[in-house]
Amino acid sequence: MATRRERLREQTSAEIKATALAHLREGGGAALSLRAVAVSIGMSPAGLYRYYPNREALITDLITDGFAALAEEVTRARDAAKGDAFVAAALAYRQWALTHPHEFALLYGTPIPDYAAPESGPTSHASRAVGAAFVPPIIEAWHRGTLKRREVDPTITALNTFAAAVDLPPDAAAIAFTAWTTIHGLVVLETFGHLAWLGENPAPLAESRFQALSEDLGIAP
Amino acid sequence: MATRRERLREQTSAEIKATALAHLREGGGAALSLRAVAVSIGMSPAGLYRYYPNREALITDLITDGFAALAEEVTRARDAAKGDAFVAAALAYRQWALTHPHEFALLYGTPIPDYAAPESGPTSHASRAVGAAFVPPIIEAWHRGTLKRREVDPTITALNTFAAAVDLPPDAAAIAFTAWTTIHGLVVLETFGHLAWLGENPAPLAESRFQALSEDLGIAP
DNA sequence: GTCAAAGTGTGAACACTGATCGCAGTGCAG
DNA sequence: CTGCACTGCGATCAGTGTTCACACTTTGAC
Repeated sequence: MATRRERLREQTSAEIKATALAHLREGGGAALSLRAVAVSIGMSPAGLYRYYPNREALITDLITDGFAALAEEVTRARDAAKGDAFVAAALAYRQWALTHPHEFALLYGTPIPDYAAPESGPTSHASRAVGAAFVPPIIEAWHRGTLKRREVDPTITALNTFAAAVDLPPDAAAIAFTAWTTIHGLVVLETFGHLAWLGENPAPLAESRFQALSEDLGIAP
Repeated sequence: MATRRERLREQTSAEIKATALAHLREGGGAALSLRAVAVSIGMSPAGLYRYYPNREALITDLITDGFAALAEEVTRARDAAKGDAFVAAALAYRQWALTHPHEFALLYGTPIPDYAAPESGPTSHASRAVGAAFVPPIIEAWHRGTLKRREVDPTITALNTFAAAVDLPPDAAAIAFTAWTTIHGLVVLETFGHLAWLGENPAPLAESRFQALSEDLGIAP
């Protein structure tokens, strides 16, 4: 069973992460200061290093949690959808990004140079869960036979790897890949402000594009 | 005519920017230090402030140049294409991102919080030039009548704004918008390392997706 | 119960960063 | 030639991540 010390450590660890998340939401990743977090929880800056070896480790932890939260949100919306589950998932993805811009930036913004999350580590796993959340409606469409498949080159190893991961034949996986990159492209441009010049109300444009995407690819039921 | 002082100032200014760009290419935006730039050109750190009011101004300058360079590269490839100019442009976009990852991250990565480039300023202008570089092949396809247009809601103001900017009717503009976001989505995911798990050779996948996109949207000649 | 070991927190310090300010020189225009 | 704007510099400030020696507390074995 957990000793008293282990419980306290767990608790302090959680408090650090929660406080860091609060600071992140307020000022963004670049403004996330270990010292500020330390004083927020009434600790000396050096004390944090008993829990995280460095700033990067703390941020990596936040990233992992962020991927998990995003994946959960998308999955929830997809499963609760009354109409097109794929469109519902895409809208949830967009919504989460817009309501959590700083977290989204941590997940999909400028990467840390020379840093690669360890393959099959929790961060990589959580990251793939996001993409995977979009796949089930595509599998359904595949079974339904509505998917607008087109012949693909069987020698494209990257596509075959992707196909194996999402459990689809390559030609259907290609559609899933396009769907995912298209959604992400629109959302990342909007979230990072590159569509601001289109005016105050970009939501209908995003919605209509998701809808058209679903229909064009033959995902829509 | 330019006085001696003006010439010197221009020259120093250019040297600062060039050195900053070199540092950016090496270590990324986060590692771009004013002091390091200063010592590289044999100047005191404080001296830089005679040329740029702060670090952000210098970075903004680099961003503007980056957008211009990217737009030029895409335009060049598009105009030199023998086959599908749209695919050629998309490939050039991807190639520039992969060969200039830190500059690309500055352009399309995590934005500076609360910072918005002044509308109709040089940065915004250069940014739109990138998207605009993809439009001509779509206009051609529109004239050719191959574009796979689908009815769009005429009340979507954001789409109408976009349509006016690219000089296309809304239903054709919608295709241009989707094309642009799809390309960007794939490239940003790949450049920022989110497709690393697909293996060493993602190029054929990207190429095949661009090709399929061009054909599916009816852009390909 | 004793006691050494392991774990936890602290204050001081280091090497950085961006930024400011007053003080020197220097080129330029009147 | 003189006054002024411009240019550059050293010193300095506040803030950052990180390290380290030191105290204190909890733990587990004897």
